Amino acid sequence: MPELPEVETTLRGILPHLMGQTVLQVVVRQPKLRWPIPARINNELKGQRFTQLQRRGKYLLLRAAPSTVIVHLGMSGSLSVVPLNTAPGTHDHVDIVLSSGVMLRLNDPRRFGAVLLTQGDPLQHRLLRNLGPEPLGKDFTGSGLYRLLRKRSCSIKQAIMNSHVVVGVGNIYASEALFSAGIHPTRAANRISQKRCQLLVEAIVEVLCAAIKKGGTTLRDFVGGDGKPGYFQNQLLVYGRDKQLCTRCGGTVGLIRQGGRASYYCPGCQR
DNA sequence: ACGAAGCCCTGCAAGC
DNA sequence: TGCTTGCAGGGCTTCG
Repeated sequence: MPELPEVETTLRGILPHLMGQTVLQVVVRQPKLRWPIPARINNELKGQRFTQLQRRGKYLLLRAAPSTVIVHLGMSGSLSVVPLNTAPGTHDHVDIVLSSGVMLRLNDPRRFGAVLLTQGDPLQHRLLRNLGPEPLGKDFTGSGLYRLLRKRSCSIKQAIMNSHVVVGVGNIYASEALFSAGIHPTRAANRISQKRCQLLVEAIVEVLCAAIKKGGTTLRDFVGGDGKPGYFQNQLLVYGRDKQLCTRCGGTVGLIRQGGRASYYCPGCQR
């Protein structure tokens, strides 16, 4: 399940292989992802050179002016850089063939991911322009989060997983950050003090940074752009640990469902 | 403007 | 053992 740390890991893995390289060809074997891959992608990218790669939330933006490729990994997608003659396997939906003799390959079993094209400023794309602040940027502050949460009556867990509140926090890191901040996942977002919002911001930043350092979390089959799995799953304190002992208080980690998603928490440590 | 539900898809697990 | 059925999950979209 790629969340922000996994997308960042992917970006860092593929960046040195893509920068400055020219696209020879784009091969699409399965265009039916979250949205159809634009049929014009080969014509539009052929001969263009990758000049800038960045991440916005969980979106990867691969700039090859005048176009930018927008990639979202959904919940099962991964990108890898492979030699030209590598035979495609199951769910290898797209290859972007580069002049350097390698290709960028998208694998996505569940096809919840997306490959889109946009012109001009990619941050103004319909899917990107209304996103909330980057959690690792200077705009993500306790006071800012507090202000946003004033008008939200949903649970804090669902609030921080909402990309209009803050981007990149998915199910795993939401549980981990709330545990770290001592906040119960069902607490109403508008019933959290500014002080605790500050704690939560710090917890989110901390858990995301720690996960990036470990190369992300590999639960099923995530691999970064360099083909290596992440190791943060070994440091998860509550996620996936229901019925096990809380590492902090010795109580029992609980599991509940919120909006169809599993939430792990410690009833003793989180209020 | 917000919240809840629906939908896309496959792999895996449980049940028969 | 093998088939069927159910369900999770990110997040956009639709509906209320």
